Amino acid sequence: MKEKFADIIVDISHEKVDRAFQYRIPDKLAEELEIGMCVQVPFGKGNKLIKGYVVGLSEVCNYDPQKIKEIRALVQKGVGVEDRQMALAAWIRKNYGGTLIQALKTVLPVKQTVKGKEYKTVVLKAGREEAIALLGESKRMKGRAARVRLLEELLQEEELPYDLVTGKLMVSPAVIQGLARTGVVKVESTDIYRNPVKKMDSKDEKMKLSPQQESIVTQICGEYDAGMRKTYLLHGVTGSGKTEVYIRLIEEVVKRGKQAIVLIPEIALTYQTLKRFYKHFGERVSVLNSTLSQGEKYDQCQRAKQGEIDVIIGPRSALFTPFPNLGLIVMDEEHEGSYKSENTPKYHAREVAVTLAERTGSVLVLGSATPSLEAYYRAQNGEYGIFKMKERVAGGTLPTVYTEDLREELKQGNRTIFSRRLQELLADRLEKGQQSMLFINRRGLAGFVSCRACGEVIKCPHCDVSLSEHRGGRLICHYCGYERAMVSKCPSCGSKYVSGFKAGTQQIEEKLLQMYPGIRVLRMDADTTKNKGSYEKILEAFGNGEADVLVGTQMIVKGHDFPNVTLVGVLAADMSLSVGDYRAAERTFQLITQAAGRAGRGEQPGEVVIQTYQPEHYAIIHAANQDYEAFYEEELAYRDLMQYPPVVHMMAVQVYAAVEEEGLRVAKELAKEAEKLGKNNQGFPLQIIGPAPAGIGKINDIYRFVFYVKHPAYELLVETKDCLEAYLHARDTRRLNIQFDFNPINGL
DNA sequence: AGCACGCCGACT
DNA sequence: GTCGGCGTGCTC
Repeated sequence: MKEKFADIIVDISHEKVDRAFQYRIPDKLAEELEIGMCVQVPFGKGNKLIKGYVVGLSEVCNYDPQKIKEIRALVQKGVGVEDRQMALAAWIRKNYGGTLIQALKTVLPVKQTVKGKEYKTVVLKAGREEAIALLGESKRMKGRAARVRLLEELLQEEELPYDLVTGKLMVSPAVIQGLARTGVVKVESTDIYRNPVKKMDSKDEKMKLSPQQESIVTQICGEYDAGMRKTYLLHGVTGSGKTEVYIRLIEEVVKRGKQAIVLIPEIALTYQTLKRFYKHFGERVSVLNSTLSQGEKYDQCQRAKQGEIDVIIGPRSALFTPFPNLGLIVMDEEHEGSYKSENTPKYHAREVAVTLAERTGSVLVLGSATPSLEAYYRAQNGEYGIFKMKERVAGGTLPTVYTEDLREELKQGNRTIFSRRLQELLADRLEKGQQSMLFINRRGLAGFVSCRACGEVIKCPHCDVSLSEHRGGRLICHYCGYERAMVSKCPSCGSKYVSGFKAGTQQIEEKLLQMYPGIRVLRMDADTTKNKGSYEKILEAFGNGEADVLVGTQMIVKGHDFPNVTLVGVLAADMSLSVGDYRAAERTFQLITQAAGRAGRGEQPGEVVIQTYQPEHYAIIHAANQDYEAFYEEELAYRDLMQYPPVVHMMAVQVYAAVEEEGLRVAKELAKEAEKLGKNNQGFPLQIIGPAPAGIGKINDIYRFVFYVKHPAYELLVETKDCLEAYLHARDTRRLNIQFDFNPINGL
């Protein structure tokens, strides 16, 4: 028999070992070893055993036959990579950088196989007459009471759960085994899958779609049946019924023997989404996310593979659910930043979904009330199909919006955080017994501590960020976890007047209680939603009318319908405008629009108060008018002028180094290299910005530098990335770390 | 990444 | 004289 060799990618995330290593396949594995399998191999000087994945098989040895090592064993618990997953991982690696092993790991929804639970039953195998005879015989004999109990029960019901027999019937396993030996009964076992979805009502209520919804479903299905595979953007105002469209589309896809993936931006939205889908798909819908145990995750993948489920709901990672026949991918709230992975490979779920849909012959449906500039731009260019849903299904009117200039308030002597109009309307709602929501835009503002005398801000000694004040007077660094006691004197000038700059939800709550005695306030922020289920609890309490006002950060603006909410206050609407990256206006527009969409979802019309220092800013004006198109036009003009995505593609090259000078030197070198590459490209040169210290110049004593490369052609950026990687490969990068981020969601 | 090999400083 | 610092090279 000819010797065989395997190419293995080892489980070490480092550029220097990011390639295949060839190993000899031992005879005992020759038959079963396949591409994608997880194996254990000796690696390095110490022959340390590590995991690896088989990425290729061959009969020739390309390495010194003296030095080649043998695969030690199959990793029984390891999950194999299927061909299509391997191909997708390669695509991700190519388009986003990082190592192949990192890409493989992101594509694998579970890392471990976990033995399934068994469901055992005791089955009567003998004929009834025989059993009755045996029962009679047992009755006459002493010490056969257990047999009698079991046989009597089995004559009633031929199959009994094993637990019931050993438990309630008190029949010992020895007795069962005795009967099994003579062939009277048999113990049968089937694997059952763990199901994280608790049983709930699944009254298959027939949905009645509006004509608008109906026509969207009809058109997409028509195009699908005609063999067209496209990406569609559903641009629908809050309450226009996008979810019903998703559900109907999935029903159609399932009818055609296919499965569907539903992506949601946050795990916190899982339950409410699941509830709606469960009504239509019952047990055939499941969830997949990081809150599940290893076993639960593994079983959902098995169920998906086995065709036990048709629909999976989850965050971006749910994209990698191994459905055998994927037909549809739905991406709800497509504009959300959480669809971009913050770890290498820094992929964007939207782009991976486009690729995955292409590869599987699926349709991709993006939905949003405030589409990302990217998606809308592609729709405008005809790359995506687009549907606009401008009316609320329930027919409710859009809310009246007031923009309040906080500078004016101060001039008029109002020093509170609530504008006079908001105060007035809050009082009015309290009187009427209607509910209000106050939303504080905290993006870009941490609860930092500064000196009132000299302006010194208390910073983390290891990171280039201000420390945040927490309960109990502790100051904590949100990047490295550094903690210290609250300072009593300014470390710079010695002044006693150091204090926190507060404008958090807690302060708003306090102010409300002060100004409206007896008011019932619920607060929702990172602090109050730490515990599992607390998010739902707060929303439920508010939904039940247990509070007059719900105060919260971004998390209160998503999803939930509260029919009794008729007032929404956006307290610091422009806070996110000052963040200073090119997406600031887009984010601000999205946040305000979403917050405003919470008002007047029931019978009563709603009102929205937007408090801002920049009432003249286009993001604020268009959000107040609920005019997406106008915002899009203006924002796109800005992106076009400044050459930002989606008009061009942008790649951030991040250089991390322990020695500041070295980091800067390498960043400069790389930028120069990229510039050279750009010149060779005669058509449209690459545009390079930087390098400069990153937004946060130091984290954990590691200095960070960044430069940006822009070009309309994505492939050119990928090429540049490859060249820079090759450039570095030839050098000593030990004390350095380089990362690439394509179309970063916060940058510049 | 993780480990061994190798060449220069202050220590029993 | 040696112990051990971490710079350098390599991993099938």
